[in-house]
Amino acid sequence: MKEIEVKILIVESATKYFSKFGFYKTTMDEIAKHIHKAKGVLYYYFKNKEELFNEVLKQELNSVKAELSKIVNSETDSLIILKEYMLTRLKLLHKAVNYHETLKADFFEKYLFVKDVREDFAEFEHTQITLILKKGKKEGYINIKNINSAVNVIMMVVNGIEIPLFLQNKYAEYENTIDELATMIVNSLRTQKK
Amino acid sequence: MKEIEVKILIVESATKYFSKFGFYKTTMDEIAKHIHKAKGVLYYYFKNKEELFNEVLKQELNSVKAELSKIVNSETDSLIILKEYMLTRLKLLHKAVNYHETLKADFFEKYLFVKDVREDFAEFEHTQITLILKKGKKEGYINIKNINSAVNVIMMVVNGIEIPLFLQNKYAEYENTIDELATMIVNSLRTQKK
DNA sequence: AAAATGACCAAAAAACAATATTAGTCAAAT
DNA sequence: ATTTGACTAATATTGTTTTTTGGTCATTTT
Repeated sequence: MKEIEVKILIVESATKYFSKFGFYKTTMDEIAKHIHKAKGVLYYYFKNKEELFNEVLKQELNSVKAELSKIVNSETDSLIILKEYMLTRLKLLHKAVNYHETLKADFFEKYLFVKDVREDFAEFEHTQITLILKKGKKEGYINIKNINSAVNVIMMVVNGIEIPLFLQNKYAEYENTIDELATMIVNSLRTQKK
Repeated sequence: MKEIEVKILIVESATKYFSKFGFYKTTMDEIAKHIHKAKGVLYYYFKNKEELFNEVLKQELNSVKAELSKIVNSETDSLIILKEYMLTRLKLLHKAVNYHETLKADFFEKYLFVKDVREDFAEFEHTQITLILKKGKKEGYINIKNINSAVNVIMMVVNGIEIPLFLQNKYAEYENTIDELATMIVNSLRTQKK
């Protein structure tokens, strides 16, 4: 059995348990047992439990990033891309249960160790949304003075509603409203002259 | 000493302690001691601690309502009113510390008893924002098909950012972005034709 | 050498018991 | 009609013991 394969098995097992029970109710022992290994081997591949969780989280967010990148780089006009981006973002993050747990980091200090992965994701999104708006401006679909302000507003709004949506399970209830929100944001950026 | 006065004193004292220490870390005894009364008298005027807190909360929100009503009924065009409404709402609620505590009701079941007061406030806001948009539509400043959808979006957004803003103390950090958010929402409703 | 083990330890969590606070009651006093 | 304060039951806190679990490491296996 080659090293790389075991590492993958560990992350798979960890993903399974962290997704189901969360960080604190998952034990290193059960992650190891599930792949018929001794607990010690986890520490051969990962420094500690927190680092293993971060790896799981990173992979979860990487697949979200990949999907979002596809949208950003698609050949459509920017306003459609922006709307698609916002809706897909929320749809994908809705299913990213380990990401949900990291939202608690804003309340409880015991989750501080996910800071880096979260910041990385926020930075990624800032870049992507900036790209969309810049392209839209260049192509004439979007008419705004300050792109960065608009990006900040969009990020504040989509981040702001995450807690009600994901931690309070109001995603289904809000689904229609989210669509309308996306439409409104897009309309506010749209070039006015006909 | 007349009944009504003592009741007022109780609420004043309760406001002081609830605002400073929150619901659970305030004791009925200290509320009573502060006005040199026996604890029992609180139960002559209020059924229990929860009802007393709800009274404090109600008064806090009543003064917010009063300010917001002034804005809604002012003689300006509706888009300016809407922006003013959103900004003032957040500014006033930022200072409403007992309201902040009720936001925890979405996370912790032990706060369920504030449900009625919160729902009442939400209903009030729904009515007010509807009024603003209807007036704007009538006067021609606003051009939207479905007023109710727009109201829902606005409420979702302003409610959604409450937790980051008030419980995570990011009000100062977000202040500018909030202003830009209000501008964007207003712009998305503005009648397009010149 | 690289990978894996499992006994081991310290620290954290859970369980339990003992103690202290506090919400709420009520008969009596004002 | 209002207020008191002793009382109680329930809840919270504190201290103690037991169990669980994250992490280490000398040893073994591949």
